[in-house]
Amino acid sequence: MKPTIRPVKGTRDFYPEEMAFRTWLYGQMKAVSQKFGYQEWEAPILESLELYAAKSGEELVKEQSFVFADRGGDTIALRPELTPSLARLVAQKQRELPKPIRWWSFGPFWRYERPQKGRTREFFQWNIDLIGVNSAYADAELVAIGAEFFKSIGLSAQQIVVKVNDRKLMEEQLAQLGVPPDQIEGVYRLIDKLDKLPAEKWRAYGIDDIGLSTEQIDRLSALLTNRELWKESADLTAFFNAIDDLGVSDYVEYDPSIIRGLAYYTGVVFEARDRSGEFRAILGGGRYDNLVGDVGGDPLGGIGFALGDVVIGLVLEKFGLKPQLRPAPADVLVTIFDAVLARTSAKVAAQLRSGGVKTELYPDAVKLDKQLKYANTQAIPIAIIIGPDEATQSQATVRDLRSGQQQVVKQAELVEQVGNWLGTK
RNA sequence: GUGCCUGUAGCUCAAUGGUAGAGUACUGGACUGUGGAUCCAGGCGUUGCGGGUUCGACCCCCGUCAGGCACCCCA
Repeated sequence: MKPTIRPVKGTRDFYPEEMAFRTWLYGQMKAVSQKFGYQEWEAPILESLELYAAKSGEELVKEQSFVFADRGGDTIALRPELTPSLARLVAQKQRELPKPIRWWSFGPFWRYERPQKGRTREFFQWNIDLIGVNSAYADAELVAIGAEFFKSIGLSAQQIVVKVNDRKLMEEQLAQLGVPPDQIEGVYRLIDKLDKLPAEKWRAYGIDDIGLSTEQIDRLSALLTNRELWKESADLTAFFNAIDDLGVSDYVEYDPSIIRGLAYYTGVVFEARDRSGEFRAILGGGRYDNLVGDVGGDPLGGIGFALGDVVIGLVLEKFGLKPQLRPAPADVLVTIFDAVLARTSAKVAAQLRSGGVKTELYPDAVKLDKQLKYANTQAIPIAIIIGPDEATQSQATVRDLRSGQQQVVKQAELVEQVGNWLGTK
């Protein structure tokens, strides 16, 4: 093995093929965001560590952030998530921003942890948020956007499900079980582990580590399998009606075991998974009603979710839905027959570009079969050949590499002819 | 931070302790004005690195580095 410098642990190199997928993903996210009227925005990748100290989970800040001191001695973090930045931007212009605020963003994030399947240290995330409104339609809209996104990239409701719960409902239910407020966070952790631990271990964890009584854990256990629990919540009832109205109810289910890890969620929480449960959560989100206030603004609530590029890539691959993308943007390769005719080919290439055709000029007068082979590996659909026969009559051979058909046309008509070939296939 | 697994050709992987191979990719040719298919030819390795055991190590042992997976945690 050559002594090459390795990429930083947990990062990925985006060769043109991978970059084409990322760009495609971005395009799908943009399309769905705009369909719902959301505006694109972006925050700095560097933020003060204290921005996260306010509200994100303890572990996230202390153990999982890339943190460094800049040359002036300030403590800077590579952003591990976007929502605190969002709260900061909103708080800064809170009075002048027209409500409701509908914003979306796509960019890189970093977490310092051990990479494994579906998890890297650098990842890209779509964030989309609706701020300034607390209503069933606001909550349902975000879930609907997620569902519309899945639909748009070919993932059906048989393959993907968005599971929804409400922390307010859970708080009430836990209070009825006699769980004191300071124990709720621990019980949330316990709930989060429900499908990760075997039943016996889960019980033991709840009793020994969280401090529940056997009666409490039995009742909690019953609670977490009660798929009708949402009917006891007026908010969730209105939410599911709104989901119905928005036409995405086939993607959405109630699940009392959905809690999500972040400390700042205050109401509806949701996550999307593949129905077989093979992968980690594809997206996760919820309502946060205190966040803007926590960074110094007036209390203003919002709801949003984040969807990363890694897991969705794995899911699309599994279902055979990852698009076959062509990294080469050119539609035409102009070959060079020999050194003498190189100038003719170069002029033809320039002419095609003036006509708006994405054109590559082969940069060397090598054997024709090599040039065509190159076009083939790049999946460039059309090759143009100008040999002595064509040149003497100001003509060019247009070869369609998809069908193998070819035709001799006048050079002056190339733009039009190529347009026809591209359009009819 | 904890545990398990894996490091062999550019890539994917073989090789009862007896001098290291295949597919694919690449290059050239069959086909000197035409790609994909087929056939032929060609090069390739300090077996991650360092020690040890052995007459002999890709193989066994120790260390080390790297990667993967799971736990932890999850935006």
